[in-house]
Amino acid sequence: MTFTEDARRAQIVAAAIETIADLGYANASFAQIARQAGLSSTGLISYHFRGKSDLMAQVAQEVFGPIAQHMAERMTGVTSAAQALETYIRATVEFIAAHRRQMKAVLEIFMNGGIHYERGTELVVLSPVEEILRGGQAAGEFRAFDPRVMAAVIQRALDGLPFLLETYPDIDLDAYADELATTFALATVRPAGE
Amino acid sequence: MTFTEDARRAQIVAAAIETIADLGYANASFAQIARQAGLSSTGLISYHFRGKSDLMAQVAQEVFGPIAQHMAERMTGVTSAAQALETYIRATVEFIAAHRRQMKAVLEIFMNGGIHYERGTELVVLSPVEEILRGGQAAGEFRAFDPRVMAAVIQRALDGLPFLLETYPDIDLDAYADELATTFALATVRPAGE
Amino acid sequence: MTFTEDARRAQIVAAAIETIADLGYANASFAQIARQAGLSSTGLISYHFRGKSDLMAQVAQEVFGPIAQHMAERMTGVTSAAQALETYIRATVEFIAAHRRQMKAVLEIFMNGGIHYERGTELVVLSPVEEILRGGQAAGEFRAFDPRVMAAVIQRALDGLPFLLETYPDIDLDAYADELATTFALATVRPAGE
Amino acid sequence: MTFTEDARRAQIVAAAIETIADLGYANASFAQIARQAGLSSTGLISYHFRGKSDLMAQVAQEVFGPIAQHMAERMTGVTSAAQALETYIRATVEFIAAHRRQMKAVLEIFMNGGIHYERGTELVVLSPVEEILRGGQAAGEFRAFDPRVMAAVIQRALDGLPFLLETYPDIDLDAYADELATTFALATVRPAGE
DNA sequence: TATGAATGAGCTTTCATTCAT
DNA sequence: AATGAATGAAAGCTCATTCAT
Repeated sequence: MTFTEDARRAQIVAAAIETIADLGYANASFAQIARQAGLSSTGLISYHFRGKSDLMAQVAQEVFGPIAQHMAERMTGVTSAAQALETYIRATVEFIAAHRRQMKAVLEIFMNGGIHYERGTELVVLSPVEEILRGGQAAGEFRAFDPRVMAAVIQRALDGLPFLLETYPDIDLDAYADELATTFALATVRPAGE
Repeated sequence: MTFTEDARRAQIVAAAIETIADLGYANASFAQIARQAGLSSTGLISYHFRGKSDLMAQVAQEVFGPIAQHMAERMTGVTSAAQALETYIRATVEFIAAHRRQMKAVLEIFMNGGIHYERGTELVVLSPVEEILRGGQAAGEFRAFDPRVMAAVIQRALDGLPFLLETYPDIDLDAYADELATTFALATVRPAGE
Repeated sequence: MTFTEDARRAQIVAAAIETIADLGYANASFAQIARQAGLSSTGLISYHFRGKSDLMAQVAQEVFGPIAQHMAERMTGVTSAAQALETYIRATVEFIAAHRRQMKAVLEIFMNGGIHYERGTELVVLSPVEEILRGGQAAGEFRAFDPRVMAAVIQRALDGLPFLLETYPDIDLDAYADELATTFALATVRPAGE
Repeated sequence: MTFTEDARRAQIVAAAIETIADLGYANASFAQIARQAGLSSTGLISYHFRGKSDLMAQVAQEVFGPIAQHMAERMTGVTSAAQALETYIRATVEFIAAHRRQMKAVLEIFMNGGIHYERGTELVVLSPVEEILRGGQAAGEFRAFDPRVMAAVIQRALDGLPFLLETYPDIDLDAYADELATTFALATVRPAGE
């Protein structure tokens, strides 16, 4: 039956997230994850996942599914590139705020190379931020800058939030979103008289 | 004589940097480092360093010494906060460009908590970027923003360069520095009529 | 099922006893114990025991359980302190005779500090011999002597048997028990006219 | 020159004694001994001694020379076996009291098999206590007992003193010697009417 | 589907010893 | 006579993975 199996897999993925968020990727051994999940054997993890990096990939998917849906919802109806950028920033901050542990876990995984792409699998994904930026430049909304560089800066600013939250757990997240929105609006907008 | 020992230590530190840059912190075991250095035994590393985190601390020092000197030289003579920020950005990019592997290694170490501060040693260092930003606000050069947030954004943009270089090794680094300088000038400057 | 595990644990404990008895505590590494037990890996020992001192504690328990039961049985029904002392001596010799290797192993462990008591666990146990001696003095059966010193002498005489057996494996143990019983009867008894 | 060499050897032997007494035999590595002696290299120890068990043998000799001399002095002029036994006991306690650390070190070495007798070297030494006991029996002073067993009991009682001193450092050693002398006088003497 | 048991490679560290200088 | 450097083996322990049941 695939129902029980799915439940088990979900349980293990959830336990992996908690374990990584608590102990860091380096200490998130199968033994620790099994303990967190209340499993009797680490063998069960190997049974349900092809290997450690498979499990880590599932953890990533578990987070990327909801984030994609959330972003899709929030991005509907935006009309300008500037609005798109601001919405993207605010929506991302919202999501991170609501899913601190998941985000931290995923970032730990990526930072440590916990996901090994098999040959041929490595899709070159164009960053959505980069797309927005290119669109805004094409439409004349944004000034001339290297969209890849600007996208990297913006994305890293967003990805840094989980770490900032760890150091300062009481950050005012609305204010944080405001700061970022303002900062990158100023940095991207085309000056009036050009 | 301490000459041979210093040479060995330097050789091991260099091998550690190469190994971490190549394989990541998680896979940089003494065995891998010894192989990289052409040593016959991991025992030799333990012989020259008090332990793994001692070695990692030496790696960090190896990088932080030169970087501090480089920044100090480049920052002399700056007169305005705007100039200070631009200089800081350009000097950092320069240094990273000239020390790609060292920077990557050090970032790997820090990301993975590879350095354990002894009790009492943990100074709360105010980011130099944050200091520049506060100074610029006090002087009326910069607009009102949260200097901690802005500093985090700028620092992360700079720290991201080694990873960007891994993905795109042929980035035009002068252009990259220009982009960052312009971006954060626009983001921080106080609008004319305010 | 815990049956197989118990069997393995028992097997490892038995192998540890043999190894310690053969090679001494210092040379009783996990590798040697695994070899003695015919195990493929030292990891199996770590799998079944929390650590080396846990294994050693299990070895001690393996011996102290039976010895306590044996002594309890043999000591029932004694009426005088003199009889208690004699019975204690004879029963101890009997037990050591029947469990030479176990006793040697346990003594090796204790001599080498192979058991680390956790905090708070360290009960100060009054030697049973000392209790008998104090009782005999209180009852007027025994002469005046320092019961702690006398207890130490008697206990060491008994503890020395495993080592004596190693040098002279063919000792007549009944005669040995007789000698000790007589010796310490003479040494403790209150002279008639006092 | 053999003078400097002897001085070095003596210095190392002394450091070994201190180290073993402080840390126990198991932790008395060449590194620790070199540190204690203020030597720059463990190689110096290997240079002056054939190996670890050679060093340990020298440590034993360092103690056994003085003890033999001390015993010889104190045993001169004894006329009866009873007096000899008492003198032996008192003299041994005296020596141990005056050389606690040396005695502890030597006992640690023996307990841990730190001395490996080379083939053919293993002299079967008749215990001096056993000799006294046999003499006393032949002279009709002592009752009938197994002299080997009694000798072992007496010797172990004496050898136990360093350990007792560790547990109770403030033992009254004169009283201790009195207790032992009395105990073994009572245990060995031939009853009047036999 | 799940379990408990087992495997063998890997980890960092310490050790006694050797050797060129 | 002494030094500092190096060696390779061994230590206890954890790891992801496999497998019979």
